[in-house]
Amino acid sequence: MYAEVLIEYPTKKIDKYFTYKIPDNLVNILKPGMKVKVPFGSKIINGFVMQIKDNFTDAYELKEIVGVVDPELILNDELLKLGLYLEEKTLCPKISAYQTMLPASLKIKDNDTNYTYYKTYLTLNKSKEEIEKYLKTIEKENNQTLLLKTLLEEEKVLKKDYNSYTIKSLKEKELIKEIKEQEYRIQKEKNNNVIKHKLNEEQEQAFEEIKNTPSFTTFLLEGITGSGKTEVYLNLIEDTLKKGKTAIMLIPEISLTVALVNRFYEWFGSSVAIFHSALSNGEKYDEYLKIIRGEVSVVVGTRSAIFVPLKNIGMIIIDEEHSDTFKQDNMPRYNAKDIALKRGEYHNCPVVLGSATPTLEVRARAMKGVYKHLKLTKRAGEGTLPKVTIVDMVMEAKKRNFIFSDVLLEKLKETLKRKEQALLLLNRRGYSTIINCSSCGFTYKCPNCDITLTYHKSSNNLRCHYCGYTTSKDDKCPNCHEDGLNYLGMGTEKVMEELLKIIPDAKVIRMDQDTTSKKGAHEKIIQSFRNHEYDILLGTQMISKGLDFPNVTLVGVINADSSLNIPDFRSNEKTFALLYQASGRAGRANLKGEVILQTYNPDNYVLSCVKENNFNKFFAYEMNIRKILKYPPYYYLVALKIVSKDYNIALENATKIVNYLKKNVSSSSIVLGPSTASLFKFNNTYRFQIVIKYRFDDKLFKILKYLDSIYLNENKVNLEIDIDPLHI
DNA sequence: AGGGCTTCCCGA
DNA sequence: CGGGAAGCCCTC
Repeated sequence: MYAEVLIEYPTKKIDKYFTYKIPDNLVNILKPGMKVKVPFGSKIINGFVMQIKDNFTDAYELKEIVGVVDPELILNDELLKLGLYLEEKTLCPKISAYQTMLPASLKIKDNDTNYTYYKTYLTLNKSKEEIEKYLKTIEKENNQTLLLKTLLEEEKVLKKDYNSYTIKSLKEKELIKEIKEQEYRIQKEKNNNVIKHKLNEEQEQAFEEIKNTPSFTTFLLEGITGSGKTEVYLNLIEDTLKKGKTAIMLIPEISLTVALVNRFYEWFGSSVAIFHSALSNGEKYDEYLKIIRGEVSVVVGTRSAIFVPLKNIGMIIIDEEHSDTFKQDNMPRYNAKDIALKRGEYHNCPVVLGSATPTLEVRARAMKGVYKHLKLTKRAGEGTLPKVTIVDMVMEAKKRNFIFSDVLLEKLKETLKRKEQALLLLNRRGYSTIINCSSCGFTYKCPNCDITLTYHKSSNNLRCHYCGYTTSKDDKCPNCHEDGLNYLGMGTEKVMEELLKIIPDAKVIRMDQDTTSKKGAHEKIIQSFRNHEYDILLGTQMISKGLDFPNVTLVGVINADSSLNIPDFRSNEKTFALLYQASGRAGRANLKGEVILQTYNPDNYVLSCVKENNFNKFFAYEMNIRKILKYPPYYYLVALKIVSKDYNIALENATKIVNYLKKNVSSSSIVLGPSTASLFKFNNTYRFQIVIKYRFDDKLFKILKYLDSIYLNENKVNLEIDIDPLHI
């Protein structure tokens, strides 16, 4: 018997089947999808068995498979096929497709790290009668007799609860022995008294419609912030389990959604497995085993959880569908939404995309009837939508108000006086984003990238937010040695400092990448804010999504146009979603909410749509722009990045590729470029970009594959192809 | 990917 | 002619 094996080096160059002989002892064990160890060149390396066949005709001699890595870790038939779809769709090596399907911890490992977690128990080594007989011979009660008596009552006890000397002597007398049992690191119980809110009319309608759809159908569940989408999801999943099927729910970032995960545990207890980046390797391994062993029927997780090997899937839900975390920005550049649809089709089950601010692509398909459009237009419970005020910072700047407008400060003070809480959003971390010298014009820049360094006051250093370069700051200008350094461009640190100068008794907590790098820090900040240990939560966009604080009545956005000015076709959409979501944090319970948006573009259309809480209006406006400019959803996009350490080589190749594309793509497609990519110089490499816009082009993928194969063999220049990019 | 083999360039 | 770096090719 022979096996076709994919070698676990994620390179296109060796992304093909290698044939190995199956040794006799593995003939009955080996199955496609299994991870094996094989000799490859001079090394023993991991690989995936793709096919098994019983004859082999070529002349060369074959090596034998060494062994199976973990007989439980198997990619099933559906996933093996899905890998080929991923390859086709994203032009990635097959092996990287399969690698992403397994938890990150289980990739190439030379040492045989064993993630199985055991607990050691003590149990009797002799019959109860013999032990009782032995006990009678002992006159005085001691630790040893106590342990033996306990073991007569209970079958086993945890070793760590007992004194090691006691254990040792009992073991020497051969009265007890140790046994090891595998345990899961995460174990949660269902709460039988969980509060299940009664669905309102709209929620009920959406629930019924999806529930009664027995086949593959995609739904857009468009519900305003606070309309209770989660409640609908929980009910849908409960119903799916009742039908004897399983469910996957994807969420953007789990770190912010601890409350949500806890609700899943309350409803479904040990039937839930979770997946996200904050889990340890061991935890991921355990959660994966639970799924493979068929012990769980609900999986909640971030992007890669879309690949979990659940069988008999009856429901796939993607919450916050508009979030760009569902697309992976390195190889393989897949979008979990595409995979969800593919799996929905395979299992013939509903796929639900939920959002308050859906992407234009999804919204457009829903309006055309390709997806079924369900709407939740009312806040569940007592909450009402907040009042939004736009503040013109041009006018404020004349009053020397550069960070806080009079209105925002006034509202903040009022909120604190009423013993309520506020969120302040500023989409930039650090203290100052530009430092320049007023006497010579010098500006601190990253030596590896083409951006200015951000000053972090708490750690007193300068950092590049792209490549992580860190350096110390000088007291005087390093160029002219004058005392002229200016701190321009504010970040969260500076805003915090200024805020405390103006309202000294406010209790403010900051939440951004810098204050949340430690495990569990997110949760801690959120919990202490919820407990009202702080009045104001100041943070970057990580505070804008999903959080639900009943006592928050004011949301202030310090610089509402920061994301409008990014040169990307999706910047309006991003801005609308961010501001709309942030606004949605106010007034979620019975208290009335208010939102202040500070901007230098008070007449901007996007902002007025946010003010009116009018997604429809924004959608119509933005669709028109996309149509005129030939962007999605009217055209599909492909972005090619040409990357090299050498500026000229990058440019030459980019020009060559553009010429080739223009000659070969269909006449209805548009080739743009080469232009400098958004991060032109990053980590000392230069990046040019080519964009293809197309509607129908049956030749395009063949052309892309061809280019991809040519650039495999280039080592001075790299070609990265991103199909359906989120940003260009 | 990584190891081994070939090629090619420059100094003596 | 030799060494060393750079390029090329193979791995079942």
